[in-house]
Amino acid sequence: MSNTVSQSFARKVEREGVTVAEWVFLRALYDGGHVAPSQLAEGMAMTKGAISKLSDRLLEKSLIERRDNPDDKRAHTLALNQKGRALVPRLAALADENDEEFFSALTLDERRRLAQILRKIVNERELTNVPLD
Amino acid sequence: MSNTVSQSFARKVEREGVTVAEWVFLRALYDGGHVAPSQLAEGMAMTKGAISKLSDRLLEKSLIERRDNPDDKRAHTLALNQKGRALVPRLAALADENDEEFFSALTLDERRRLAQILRKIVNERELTNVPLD
DNA sequence: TATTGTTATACTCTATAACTATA
DNA sequence: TATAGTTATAGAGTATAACAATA
Repeated sequence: MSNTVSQSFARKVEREGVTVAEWVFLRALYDGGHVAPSQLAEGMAMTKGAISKLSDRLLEKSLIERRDNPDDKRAHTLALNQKGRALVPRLAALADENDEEFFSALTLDERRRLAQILRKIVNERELTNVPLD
Repeated sequence: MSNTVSQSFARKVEREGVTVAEWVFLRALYDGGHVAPSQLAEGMAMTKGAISKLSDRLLEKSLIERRDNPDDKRAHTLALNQKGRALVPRLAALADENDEEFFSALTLDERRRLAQILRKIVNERELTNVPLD
């Protein structure tokens, strides 16, 4: 089922010219302001190489901008540009629309219960899976 | 969350030398006996090309066998061989193990409720999404 | 030396479309 | 012509590992 939901979402964001992975990336920047690639890699649980490739594509699509770090010439930060900042809410709306498409079958009570159950699993995970650092 | 669950499963089946896509393929054959690639494509909602590539890999791994159709020289069927038939239950056990790892946080009642809620969404979908044929 | 990022390489997943052999 | 499968091509997603520049 989750595959169906996410494929449906993929088709929707594709119409806005981005992939799901790119959406996740943009979403992370929307919260973060100027963020170093290494931070993104950690936050998104991906390798530096993967982040590098993704950011290349988003730079090409003119959705993000990079800024050099004057204190450390190896480093730089990434942030949404105007176009990217404008896009994120549109993509978020598509996410809501997609959720609605599937979860509208449920009553409010069922939705609440579902969220509660899933949250319980996530919480349990966080306790069990002690970070490896 | 579903990504986490499925990545965890991916790591498990990888230890048995197969990918998740291959597991799905093998699972489909476990039910089906000798099946034509075109049937698999339809059943798994994939293109013929994708099925062809996957079956190539599974043939190389000696998990399935193909049999020519004497009545139609274009056609053939695919089936699990002995090794493949032996593997499927092991993979199914890994799937159970994986589920347990995540859903053991829930009480029996919560699991039942979760299943019920998800089933409701799926049922609704089946009504909404009339097949395109 | 250690760290930040990039690049090279590789593999899976999957699609589309052209193609071959047969029907 | 139509159908069953294969193959060619392509792009996303992601990893590992080697590398360059800088600290």
